[in-house]
Amino acid sequence: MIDIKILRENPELVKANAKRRGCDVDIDLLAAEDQRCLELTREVEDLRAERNRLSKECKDNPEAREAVKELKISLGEKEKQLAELKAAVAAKMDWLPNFLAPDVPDGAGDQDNAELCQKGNKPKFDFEPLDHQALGEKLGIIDTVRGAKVAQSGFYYWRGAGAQLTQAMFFWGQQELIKRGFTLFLSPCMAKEQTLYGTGYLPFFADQTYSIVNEDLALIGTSEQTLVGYHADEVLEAEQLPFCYTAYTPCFRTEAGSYGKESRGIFRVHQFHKVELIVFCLPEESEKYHLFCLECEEALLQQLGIPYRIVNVCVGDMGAPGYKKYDIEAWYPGYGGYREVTSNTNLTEFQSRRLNVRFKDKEGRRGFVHTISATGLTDRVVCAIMENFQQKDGTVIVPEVLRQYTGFDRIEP
RNA sequence: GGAGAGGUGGCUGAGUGGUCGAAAGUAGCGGUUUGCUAAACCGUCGUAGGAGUAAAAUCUUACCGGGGGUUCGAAUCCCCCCCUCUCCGCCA
Repeated sequence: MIDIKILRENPELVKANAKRRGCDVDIDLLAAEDQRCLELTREVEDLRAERNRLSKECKDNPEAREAVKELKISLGEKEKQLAELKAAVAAKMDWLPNFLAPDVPDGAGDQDNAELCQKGNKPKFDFEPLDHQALGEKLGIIDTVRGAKVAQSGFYYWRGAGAQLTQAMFFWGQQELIKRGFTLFLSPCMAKEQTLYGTGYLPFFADQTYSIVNEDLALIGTSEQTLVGYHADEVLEAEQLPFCYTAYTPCFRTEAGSYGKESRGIFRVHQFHKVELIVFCLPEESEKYHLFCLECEEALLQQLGIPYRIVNVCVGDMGAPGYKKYDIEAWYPGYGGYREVTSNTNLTEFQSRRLNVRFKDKEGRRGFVHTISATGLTDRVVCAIMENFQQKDGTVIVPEVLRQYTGFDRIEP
């Protein structure tokens, strides 16, 4: 949610931003409706003031009672008009995208993201490397067939050493993040509509959400939803910020309309697992902590020994709530290219406005905090480990840092 | 799942139709006193929107879990929902 005052003071700015981000809300109409809303509000409040004044006379002036009764008729009408208009304005405001950082590239999709750097050494093979799906089947550690049998296509099992490796990675990752100052959470894996709305997943990604029948609950698409929602309707002490949170949860996504050639293996699935990074901070510090999250993401991949590149995500590939986003794409030798493993978004005050997460300091300064949401690790990283550390004999070497948690250094068929 | 109790300002807690945006206490803030700390005393102390101002002052609306209703007038009465607590049952 953007500040409606910006719309009042600088509608051209809002209009240009909406246009660039492909938002089709009629900004001129919205601005006009908002103005009318303000006028009506004044009228309604004047009538209420009059009503309140007359009501106080009623005790010893019976005539006032009749006057108020009449007044209430026109008040009721105006209140109804106002409520309708307010709803119309709010519905449009809900769809307005966040503003963009000055250096967000133009572009329509991920092909237009700007590569910032490549890091790590891509492995050289004297054989044809397999992709994670083929490896997973050969090693018996990924089972998509039974995932489909038991649940549906798009679900899968990690099995045996694969499950051990995955759990080891997630546990190790959480330890690393705790070391860097993050507070670990185990969070609900369902959230109510207001929480999804507040984090910007509704209305923008409504078709990605699994809802529970007859309940105001949906399976979370990410623990971002529950971690950011954690502080809804709170005023945080500025001196205590930033709050750096991490959680490890399953993530559920319908992935409606995304079946296709990129869906081989377990890259795009209905349930995956993720260690998430969330930061609540002062507005002037969100740029700094956005980069801090990027460093954390990089540190994890570097320690695992996975080659990657960082891209500055373009307008067309960034969700409406985002102000600026860095994606990290890991190198997948079996796939033969870079693929997204993490994304790191500065949401500025888009979420905190919707969720009403504010700060105040000792001097009495108040405002909405900024939030940053970044991926620590997901199952996709395990896939990257498999593809990068596969050997000619079909085994997969376990990254050094994980061995204390797996208890083995190699996965064999 | 069954029965009961309750949701009021940062916290505790009064308030059952107008004088209540809300007593009192406590925490917080400012000050006086005081070897220091503490205590005592005085003052101050909600949020959001709108009008107004150079900025204030000031005026006004809304808010006592959420929504609706009754009434000239609702924290207070009625209805629905949510949440919390206690007891019983069941249970990873």
